[in-house]
Amino acid sequence: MFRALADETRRAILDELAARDDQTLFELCSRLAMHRGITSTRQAISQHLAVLEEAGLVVTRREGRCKFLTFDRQPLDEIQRRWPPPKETDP
Amino acid sequence: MFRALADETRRAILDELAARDDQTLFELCSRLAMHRGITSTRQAISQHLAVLEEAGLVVTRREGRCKFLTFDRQPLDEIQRRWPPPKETDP
DNA sequence: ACAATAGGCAAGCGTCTGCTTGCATGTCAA
DNA sequence: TTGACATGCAAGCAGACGCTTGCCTATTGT
Repeated sequence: MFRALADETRRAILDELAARDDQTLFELCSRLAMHRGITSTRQAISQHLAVLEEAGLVVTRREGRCKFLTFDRQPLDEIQRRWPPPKETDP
Repeated sequence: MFRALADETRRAILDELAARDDQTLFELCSRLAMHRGITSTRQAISQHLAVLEEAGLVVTRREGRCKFLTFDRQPLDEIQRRWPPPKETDP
């Protein structure tokens, strides 16, 4: 999951899905091109989505020939759980 | 910074510094070996620390020939700021 | 001064990653 | 059915990454 966040394009994908959930791959590709000038191929985006999905950050819903993508923030909680703010030991 | 978190050894370094701040490089190396079985060279750890320091996750304090390391959690806040929990739009 | 200690610099190497290209699969509309 | 559309699979390649090795600098103790 940390590895999934390590790539700027993947973070941009999450940004885009955070702004508008339930996009298809084509929608996402064109929005990435419009808003962020990401000119990668559809396959490249698809591979990024596979990484994000494996990390649990993106959830997919199949509907006919379309695949709808949703951003799931839950895996991010691990970060706060792993390195919580330091305990104040001065009362 | 996201890239800095992408490596398991670097995350282990943060864990170790979270448990005990103000370690030197040698201290850190032996603790990593003890607690986590990380057998990498001192140079390898040093390179990891350079990445973590550039990401702002580790702050160093020079004192004589020793370099003391401290974990700074502040950069992690960007994650919550970038992808905050979705607004509840149903009152 | 001299040796030991704590750390730094840089080159080299195997592996992983992100991307492209080309083709295959499955679905909808006429 | 046939063609257009949305997506999947896989090989290949250039560059990045993590690690080791070898040598260098600076500080401390005797």
